[in-house]
Amino acid sequence: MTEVSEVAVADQPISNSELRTLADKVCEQLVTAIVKGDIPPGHKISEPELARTYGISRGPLREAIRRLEGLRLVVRVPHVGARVVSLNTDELLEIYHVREALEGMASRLAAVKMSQAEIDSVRELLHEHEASIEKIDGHAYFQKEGDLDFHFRIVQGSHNDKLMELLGGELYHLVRMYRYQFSVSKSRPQRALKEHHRILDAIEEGDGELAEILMRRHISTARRNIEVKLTDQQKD
Amino acid sequence: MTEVSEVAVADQPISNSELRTLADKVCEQLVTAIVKGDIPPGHKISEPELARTYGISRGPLREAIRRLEGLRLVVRVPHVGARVVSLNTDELLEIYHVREALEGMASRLAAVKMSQAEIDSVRELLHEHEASIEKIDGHAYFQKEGDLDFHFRIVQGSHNDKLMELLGGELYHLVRMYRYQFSVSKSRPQRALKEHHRILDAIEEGDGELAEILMRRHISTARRNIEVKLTDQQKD
DNA sequence: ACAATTTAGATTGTCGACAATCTGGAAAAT
DNA sequence: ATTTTCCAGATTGTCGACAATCTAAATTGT
Repeated sequence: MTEVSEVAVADQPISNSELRTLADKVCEQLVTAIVKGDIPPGHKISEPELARTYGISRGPLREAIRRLEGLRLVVRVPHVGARVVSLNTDELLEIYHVREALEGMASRLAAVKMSQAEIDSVRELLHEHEASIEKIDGHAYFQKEGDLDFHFRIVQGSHNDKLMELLGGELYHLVRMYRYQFSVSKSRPQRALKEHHRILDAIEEGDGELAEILMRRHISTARRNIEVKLTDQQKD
Repeated sequence: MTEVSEVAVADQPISNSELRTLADKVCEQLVTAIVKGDIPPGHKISEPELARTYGISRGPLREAIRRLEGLRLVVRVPHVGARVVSLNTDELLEIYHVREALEGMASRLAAVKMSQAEIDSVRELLHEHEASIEKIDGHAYFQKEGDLDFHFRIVQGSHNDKLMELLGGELYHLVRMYRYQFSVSKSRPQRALKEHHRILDAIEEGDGELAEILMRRHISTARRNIEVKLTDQQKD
């Protein structure tokens, strides 16, 4: 008789978050460890060592490493092993070219596909960003991840799964990694925020062509900022 | 005595093509099997069965399957297994949007980065295409793969590794797969060839903006062709 | 006859051990 | 002293077996 109540609760799978495979959990931990720099770039990924660290066998660990390779966070050489990618600046600039193309297209599609509710939600996100920028005035530490939040919302708004896979899967991780490693926060947060609003305006008006142009210009500007910072560093 | 000749040859790693890991070789075989339809879409990928088929253990096979997942050729569900992706048309159209953005950018970059030697080589490729089109007059069966050859040459010309990874790694395989499954050859090969020449012209003149516009229009046209063919099929 | 439950079979996930290969340092030769 | 060769140690690739989980047929109850 008591079983009735059990059944009532049990129809959602018991503790879904823990019901993943070992490789899944370890992979997730490794991603954050690599992105945040706990495992530094160029560092050797030793299978026996990590297996001991996480208390699992080499089987699932190898699968996790293979998944990291898919995310372009490690590079593997047969019979030699895997190393954390060392992000050279050329590759970062390449990624910004790809982002310009992909997110430009995402903005164009979002102008057609995004619902008013989605648009309102993103607008709210921007207001939160505005508040936090005023509070800490320019430093905008939080924006490190917040900026990518906006960009990914637009990508989601395109309702194009392939765009989401590509940008969310193997591009944003590398950008996040770079930002943590070099501890760069957005250079001109007020300006960037205004550009975010303009892009969203164009999307709300259904002007896909303008939305694409603005997004491309926005990312292109960010890329050139990085380029000049790098050339300045070379002078030192 | 006969052994001497063996040593003489052996200083370059013995049959380099066979000196890869088992997972590599099996993965490659599976890719072509899936792309060409020998393993049909939606088909279950059974680990024990394939392990027997290829005469290897489940270890390397699992790695190969994981790599196929990275190429988006199979979808894996934990504790259930992997299935070959069933390409629905919506996803194909999504891919064409991504190609339009990515290859447009590639063309823009190629206009700056491509050497004259590279350009000449691609021009030669186009002349080969022209000859084969005249020979079989319209059917252009061979173009199935030849068209993608041209496109990938341009992507290589961008000298942007990320673009090459993305397009060569997980986008073109799916396009090839679709073309084999539905046995579609290019709808208007003469027209397409002329557009290819125009794109290469713009690149040769260093006009990146025009090259991007032409490439985007070229791919966008192909996408709309697919769309109308699909709506025609729905009428049946 | 139909629905829910149970159970048997197969499949995937995980583990530990062995073989093939690479890396770095020691020893030997020039 | 420098370069080459070789070897020891460690690491990756591969294998077979066991445990956890899913699938589907058989069974039971209404």
